Amino acid sequence: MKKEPAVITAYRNENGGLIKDVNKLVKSYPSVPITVDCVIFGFEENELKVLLIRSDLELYRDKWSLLGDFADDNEELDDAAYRVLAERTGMNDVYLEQVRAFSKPNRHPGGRVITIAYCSLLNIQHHELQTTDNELHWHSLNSIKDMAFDHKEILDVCYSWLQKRIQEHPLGFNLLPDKFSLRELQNLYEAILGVTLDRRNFRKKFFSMDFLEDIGEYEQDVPHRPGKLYKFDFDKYEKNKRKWIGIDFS
Amino acid sequence: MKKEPAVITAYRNENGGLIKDVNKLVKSYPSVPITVDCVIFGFEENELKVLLIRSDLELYRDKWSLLGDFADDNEELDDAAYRVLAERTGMNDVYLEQVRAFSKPNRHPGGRVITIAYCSLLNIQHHELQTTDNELHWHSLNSIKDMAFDHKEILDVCYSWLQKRIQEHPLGFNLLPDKFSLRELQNLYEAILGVTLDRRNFRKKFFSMDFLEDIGEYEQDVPHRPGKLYKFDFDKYEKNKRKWIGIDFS
DNA sequence: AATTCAAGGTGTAAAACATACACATTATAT
DNA sequence: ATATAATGTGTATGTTTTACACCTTGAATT
Repeated sequence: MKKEPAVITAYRNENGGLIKDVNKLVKSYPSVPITVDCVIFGFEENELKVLLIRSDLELYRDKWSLLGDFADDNEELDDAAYRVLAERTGMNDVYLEQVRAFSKPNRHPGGRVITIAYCSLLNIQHHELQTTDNELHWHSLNSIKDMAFDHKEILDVCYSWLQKRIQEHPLGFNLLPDKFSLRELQNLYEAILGVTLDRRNFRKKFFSMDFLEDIGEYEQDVPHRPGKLYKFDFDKYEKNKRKWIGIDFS
Repeated sequence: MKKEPAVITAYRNENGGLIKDVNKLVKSYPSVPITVDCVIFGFEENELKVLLIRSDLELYRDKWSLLGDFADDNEELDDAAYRVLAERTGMNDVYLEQVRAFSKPNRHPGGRVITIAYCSLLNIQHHELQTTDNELHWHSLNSIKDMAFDHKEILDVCYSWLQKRIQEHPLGFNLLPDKFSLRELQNLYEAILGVTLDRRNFRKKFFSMDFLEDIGEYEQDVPHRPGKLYKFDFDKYEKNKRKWIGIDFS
């Protein structure tokens, strides 16, 4: 009548069938190497860029790879992803969010490895690559053809994720300097979404959301009339963001 | 100069420092038990319900637990989640989507276990629980106070995920019978979002999206004027869903 | 058969929002 | 002084969302 996995039944005891030795239970589980892979986006010369490295593996010689590492024992996955970022970019205060797990049994040629993909956004100017080992550098998104492992699939998923996400939350600011012009902000959205937007309507939209702080400074060293510079006022955003109910299937 | 994790360096060879023995490499990784946990939602008596089981563990005696299992070797995580669903509910064609990984080092009392949470939606009427072992049954969402492991946190995250998701994609139909009245659909949205909606506007909204198929039947055994029954026309939805650009922070 | 009940079904006016669109301004470079 | 190239702004139109009230229908009750 009872139908329970054998491994669990093995650790049942007299206590109404409850499992007492949880350590033994966990040790009986199959275990899998876990990695984190970071899709690190930057924005430069009006293009979305992604930070890649040459693969370590003979098998993937000359292919590009996301920045990743295995998760240490007792390391939370978010922390592992932050660690990868800090090691490679020297930045600690980076936007980072988990996207999803990739678990095809054959995604790694050396055996089963499950990876958790993270999407990260940072300002290319604000950081120095810690090392350029393995030709770590920035690539235009559309120049990337194939990659090691299933990293192209991961990149595609994370890019789609970003396109959706950037329309719902003010993430884009992480890709820009602290002070930016509205033109830069618009270029960013146009590049990420792959569209062109009306300048007047774009401005109206962002001003109406009322979290751009006019800091009274202007662009410098531009060969034309300099634009005003703004800061993203996070507190104001948090206060004003509206609680939104709107059923809308796209 | 070069800074590489020691384990990787160990498998480098003469080939320009590239790693040849990928199996050995993967075996050198720390590995972790992986589980999937399913938040299985149903809708009954105008309430959102979730399917839970009593915890197996002495430590969590009398606490409720999500349905989960460890991932088998070479089993993709989605498949593991489907397996859990099929074993418990006997249903194979269930809506299922990965939400995210939970990885706090101490989330499992028996040692490190990483879990990938899945959200599942099914129609309570369409299935029979395969077994009622461990008091498997449906709970009103708001009756759930504390749970085993970090399952309350997982449930909360999945519920928020559902609230957002249901406004962007026509998932709700998975919780209803094939044929449903607009009132049932509205009750569903009201229950999940925790709001009341205007009936006329709700109808207008769904009719304008044009994927409800009027099947010419009516509700039966209701103590009042019966409403029309509709089906969700998935093909029509796929054809008509609009490609949508709309920056809107909430 | 008539009445009551309870939900079904519908339309319109006002407000909010999104879109399309053009011209004067200003700093720089020549 | 002039040309250039981008900044900055407003309005009219169409679309979408919201708010809101009455008649219809079938079942249950008298």
